[in-house]
Amino acid sequence: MTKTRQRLQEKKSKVTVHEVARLAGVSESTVSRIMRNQGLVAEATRAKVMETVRSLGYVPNRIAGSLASLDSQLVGVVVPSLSNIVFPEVLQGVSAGLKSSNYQAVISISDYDMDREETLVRGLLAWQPAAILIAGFDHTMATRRMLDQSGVRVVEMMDIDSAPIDIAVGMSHRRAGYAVGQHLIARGYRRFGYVGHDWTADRRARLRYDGLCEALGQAGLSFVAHAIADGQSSVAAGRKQTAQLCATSSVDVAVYSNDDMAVGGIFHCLAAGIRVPDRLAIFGFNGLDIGLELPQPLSTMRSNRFLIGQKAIEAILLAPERPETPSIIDTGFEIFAGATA
Amino acid sequence: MTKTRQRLQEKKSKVTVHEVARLAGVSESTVSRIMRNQGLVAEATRAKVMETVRSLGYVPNRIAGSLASLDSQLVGVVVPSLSNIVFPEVLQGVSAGLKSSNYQAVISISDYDMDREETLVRGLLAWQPAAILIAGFDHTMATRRMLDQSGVRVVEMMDIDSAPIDIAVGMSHRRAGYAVGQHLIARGYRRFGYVGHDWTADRRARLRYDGLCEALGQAGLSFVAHAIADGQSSVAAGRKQTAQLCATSSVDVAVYSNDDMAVGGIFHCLAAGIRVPDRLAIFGFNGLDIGLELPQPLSTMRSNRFLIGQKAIEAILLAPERPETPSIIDTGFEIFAGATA
DNA sequence: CTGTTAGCGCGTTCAG
DNA sequence: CTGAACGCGCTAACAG
Repeated sequence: MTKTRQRLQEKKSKVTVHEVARLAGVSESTVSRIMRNQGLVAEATRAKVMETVRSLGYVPNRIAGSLASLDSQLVGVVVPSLSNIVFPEVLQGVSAGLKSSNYQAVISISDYDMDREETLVRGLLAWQPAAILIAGFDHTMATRRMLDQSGVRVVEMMDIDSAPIDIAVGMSHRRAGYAVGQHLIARGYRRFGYVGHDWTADRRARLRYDGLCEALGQAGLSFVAHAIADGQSSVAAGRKQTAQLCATSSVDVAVYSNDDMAVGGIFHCLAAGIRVPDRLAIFGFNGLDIGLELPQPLSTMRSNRFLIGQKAIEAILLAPERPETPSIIDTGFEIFAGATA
Repeated sequence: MTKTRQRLQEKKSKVTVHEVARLAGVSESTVSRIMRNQGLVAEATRAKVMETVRSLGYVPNRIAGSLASLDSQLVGVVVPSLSNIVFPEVLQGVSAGLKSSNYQAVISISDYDMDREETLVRGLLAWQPAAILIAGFDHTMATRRMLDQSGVRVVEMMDIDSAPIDIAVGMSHRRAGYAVGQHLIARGYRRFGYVGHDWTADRRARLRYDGLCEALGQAGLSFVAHAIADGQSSVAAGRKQTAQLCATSSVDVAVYSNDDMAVGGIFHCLAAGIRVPDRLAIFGFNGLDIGLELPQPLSTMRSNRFLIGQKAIEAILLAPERPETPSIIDTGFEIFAGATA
């Protein structure tokens, strides 16, 4: 044994089954069985072994265990960002779903970069996870191929508007947009403005917009003004684009790409003394908690991100083997009338 | 080879070094060296091997690799929650710090439950991580012992007001509270109210309060009113407790346990027509982005959560071995005057 | 109920 | 520059 190995081994606790078995006077298999609560073991033996386990502070090495059992008990998760509260909520659902299992989540953030996502997925698959949970359907060809060929369960989350590799869990953003359009038309609005952000990284915002346009089109209407921010959505961008919209056109309702943007719109109106919804109605998307606590509750479309994460985990725990045909789990949405539209 | 093994192996891609080596007509060692860009390999050999790697879609099994090299390239992270944007921000910093390395983050959420945290830490240590990043100093004795004895690097994040096991990265919440107290006194406020949430799970809010009290005490002042919510902080709780505070007492400045609560306070004032800061000044803690976008920018104390996560990773990448003596990295804070106090 | 045997897939070493 | 041998720590299968 070389110097290097010795250093590595001294560093970590270095208590192995071998050591425990030796001190407890049993075989390694017996220790292993006890640690995994599997198979029959005499109570006396168990007690004796557990005592040495405790006294040594033995923690089984899951890396070795996973290799031997060909089962990593790992779930890989890839989300594009954590800066908006939406994905943390999904992760909370994932965490909740995993709570009663022995699985652990390896989480990676792609920063809305598909090439980075590809690297991350490759890195995750190297850990032989039981499943990969990934946001959306926009992946590089290579990513898609890796996921497909890996044979592990793949859950594409958030969106159910495309054909999944294995399972999709989420809601139809297109239908949600359409429903919101109908809702607003029914409430009598006719002059529609759209306040949005860059779609290139946010396909779902685009789908909602498409749905909106379809509903408007069916009523013989269309957006009379657009104000689109350059980068990602934010309260700041929403505020700024709303100012823009108000300065350049006259609409009676502004539909936002999401609640972050809509909250910015509300703030602009508050600061500029624009009465909502009389002078300008405001409608968001996503149902963030903060919308509820505004002076007037924000009108929005609510989805359940926590549920998406939770259902994703439930689905893969229920059926660890990938089935022949893909499936879709619709977590739904609902329109929250609120007071701003 | 038995049925069970066969099934398990069919499931995963099941391309191993062995297979690659056989098809490329080289030895396993050579494939291994090429995959790790380590050691000298003839360019022709490399090209030949890489081609079969690609055609087979070979992904090295990191579980086996980690076992063989006794180096998992994993970093365990434990945060109490993701429902407030604060911890996702820390995770973003962690993710950014990890970006250029080969390490991966295994993230667990304790739900502010120290027993659950203990379970999670045990589970993480089983993966022989290079380091554990954990929020705060409040752990069970068993957790503390495991972390200490594991020999891996341990970073306690957010807070630097206690003695760390290994490294602490964060800011002094006590000093921040003190600084805010002095700042507000200097601005002429004398009748102080405190709007907070349950401290049992949020030690740092408590530390800030203690610091505030110290500053007030030195000026011969003290809080004349408190409004404390039962559960975790939220915009809703802040709004409700502000209403409470206004109904039962007369203060000229309300200091909040954090920005979530303070935003709730602003919303209450907006809805109730209370002029800020003339009738009531409002001061938060944490410097959330949303505070900046309110009709009036929220006066608050800014900390840098992204930096905390990033510095934590930098520290452990810089020195993979735990040093003899603990150290502290202060990421600082600053008072943002804003317009609400 | 317990022990023995034989790997899991790869990295490391050392010989060539 | 390349290959063979060995072992990482554990689990699976089977024999007792």
